[in-house]
Amino acid sequence: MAGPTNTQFSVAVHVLTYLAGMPHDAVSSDQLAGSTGTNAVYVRRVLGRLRDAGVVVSRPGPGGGWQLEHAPAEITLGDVWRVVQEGSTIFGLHAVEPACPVGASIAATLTELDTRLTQSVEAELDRTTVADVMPVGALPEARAAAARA
Amino acid sequence: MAGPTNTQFSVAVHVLTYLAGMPHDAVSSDQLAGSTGTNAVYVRRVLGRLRDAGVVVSRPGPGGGWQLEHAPAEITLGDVWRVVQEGSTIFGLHAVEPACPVGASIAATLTELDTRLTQSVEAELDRTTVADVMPVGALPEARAAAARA
DNA sequence: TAATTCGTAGTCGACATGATGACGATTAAA
DNA sequence: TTTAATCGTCATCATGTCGACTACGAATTA
Repeated sequence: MAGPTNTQFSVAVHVLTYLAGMPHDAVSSDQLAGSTGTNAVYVRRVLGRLRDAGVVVSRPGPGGGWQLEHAPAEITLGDVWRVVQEGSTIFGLHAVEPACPVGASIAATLTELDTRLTQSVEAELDRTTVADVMPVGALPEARAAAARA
Repeated sequence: MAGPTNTQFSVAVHVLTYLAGMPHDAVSSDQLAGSTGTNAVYVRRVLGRLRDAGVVVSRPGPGGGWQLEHAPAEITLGDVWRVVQEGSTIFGLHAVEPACPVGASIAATLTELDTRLTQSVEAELDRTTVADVMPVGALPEARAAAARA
């Protein structure tokens, strides 16, 4: 039983970490796609939502690209999760007939349970920031900048 | 962004709750499929794993079917989750090149994070049992039997 | 004006999920 | 012993999602 095939969260964290390592330059979608082993359109789709959420900014034209809007230590993985996985649930719910008492009871319980699980997951993710994911030792200047902010 | 389409956990909980309501009779896959709005083969696949885990028993032949192996109050949803979602992860991981320091750091962090999230989710699920999902007021005899065991 | 980059729509293949049909093995009951 | 019900499992199919890819327009800078 394979896990989820949705890699948007994983790619988002990768890209944000990359941007955290280049605090002074805008990075193009093509460059980020190369770094993550995906493609530019996909990167733009993921980053587009993060831009709408105020996590990154984008600039078109030559020398344009993407940059973090905030310091890496101020972006939690919970923030990223909420943006990227918006509206998704931890487990799926099969269709139930409203007439079935068992089905109705289960639907209510599982829905409430999923809410609790989501909160639990987000709380755990909020304990880690983008700065925590940056490679130790590499890019000392970037780490210093992250710490300063 | 749709959630997971995997309904096995949801169907498993539904079926177990149904069985908890019929403590004296074996229930056929066909009947359970009708109750869950799925089909018999699918029910057998899900219940087959739960039987291997010692949660339910099956008997072939006329009058055969499925029954709970333990009292509903002794089966936590965490037990069901561990059986049904075995090997799955909370979030997907995109492929990373081992040569990339950012990628390696991220892979390690996310893998460890996923372990923590899984534990967190299972702990939350362990707080609810099949008996807790049974409809209140309905099937008083079954609830009494669940309480006795 | 030319070049670069984002924004977005559309299409495509790969893959997972469930539904369905088929058929043999097992078991209870007539 | 025969019959019917049921599980066990395989194969196949339809559907939906995900992500790659192409294409083209808009925005911006040099």
